[in-house]
Amino acid sequence: MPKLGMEPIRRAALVKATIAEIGEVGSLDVTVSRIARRAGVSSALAHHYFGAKEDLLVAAMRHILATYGRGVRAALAGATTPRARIAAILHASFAADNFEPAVIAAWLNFYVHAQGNAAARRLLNVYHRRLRSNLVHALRPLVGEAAADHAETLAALIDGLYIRQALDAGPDGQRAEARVAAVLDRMLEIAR
Amino acid sequence: MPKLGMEPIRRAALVKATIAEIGEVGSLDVTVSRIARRAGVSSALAHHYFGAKEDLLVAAMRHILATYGRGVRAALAGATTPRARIAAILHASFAADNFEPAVIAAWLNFYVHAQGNAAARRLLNVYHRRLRSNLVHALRPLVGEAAADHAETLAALIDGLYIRQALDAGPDGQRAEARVAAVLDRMLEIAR
DNA sequence: GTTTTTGTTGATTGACGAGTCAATCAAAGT
DNA sequence: ACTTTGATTGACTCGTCAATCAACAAAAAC
Repeated sequence: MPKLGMEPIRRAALVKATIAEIGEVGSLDVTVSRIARRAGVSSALAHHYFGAKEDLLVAAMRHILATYGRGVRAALAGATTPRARIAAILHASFAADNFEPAVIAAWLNFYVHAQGNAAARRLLNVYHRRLRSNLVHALRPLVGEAAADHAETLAALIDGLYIRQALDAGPDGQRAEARVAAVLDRMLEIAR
Repeated sequence: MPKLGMEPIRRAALVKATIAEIGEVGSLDVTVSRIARRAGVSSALAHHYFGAKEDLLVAAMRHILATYGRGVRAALAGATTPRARIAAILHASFAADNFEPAVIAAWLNFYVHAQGNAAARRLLNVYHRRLRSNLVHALRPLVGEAAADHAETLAALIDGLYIRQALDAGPDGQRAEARVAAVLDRMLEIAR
């Protein structure tokens, strides 16, 4: 039965199962066995491909980050004005992909996990830096010096809205997006 | 050796040790044994007073929430104008007490924990509702209808700044407070 | 046709941790 | 004196789970 070239398929399935499992359990206290079962393989195979459980967790995080990064890049590609660039970042941040309950749960847990895990922290730092850099870049032509400051505020607001969505009632990307946009508009009105 | 009336002392010590331990480990994957050792007692005693580990965790969360609530109430007591009320809430939210690394870590972890635990979720809901209610109440005379909307934005911003502090460089309450105040000022300028 | 490589698992190990229990010690009550 | 009650623990049970291993199946390579 064993066809060749299973590795990428299994890896993808395991990563996907990991995210789903984290979403269901609501924490990183998730067993390799259950992840493997969900992916339709034995727990031994998960270890075969990923080594330690930690590596599987990091791979899942990397996958989520990569998906988000792709989304941002894609949205940014079609934006010409600075204002549109910011809107694109917001839109990508609250896009359906990153907004599925399981993905939100995974994000949230990785945030926490990054506190005690070097690899996770590095990954998250990359995301943080990139988000800030993108925001600063788009804000500079609009508000000059204040760009760095405003960027940090917007980034915090994005994160905060994310978390509230994870806890309170069902996720609502549009509303979160609109909320950040409203704050942004006020920033720009003042700077004008 | 056994004096009477140890219960409240032990409970307090265990709760304190729990928070410290969570802060050190960076997650809720903390053993009862280590908490107990830190509090200078045996793990059996921790179980004797709190039953399950979960109850100990919830007690720690309740303690943090209560401390925060006291801070808000105290700050609110000396505020006369609506604007001062909001400032008081912000000041309490980013006060030194709630801003110690271990406490931040605990907050963060409880946020996640609330996803899968009913008791934790209830506690967090109380905090959320109270924060929102306080903000709405203070905002109403300033912005009328828009109070609910602005309150949610501010609440999210507070949470977001909190998290960033937990991950990025050392906590800086003043700066976080100023950042929210800046957004608030813009809200009020528009409404005026 | 044999060897190597890749895919896969059941069974097992070893560690660790939550929760229980029986027992001990000392103070307070009678 | 003696009995109840609160404080406290070491030792033990029981379950869980990550990680390993030996083994097998099938395709590819030689």
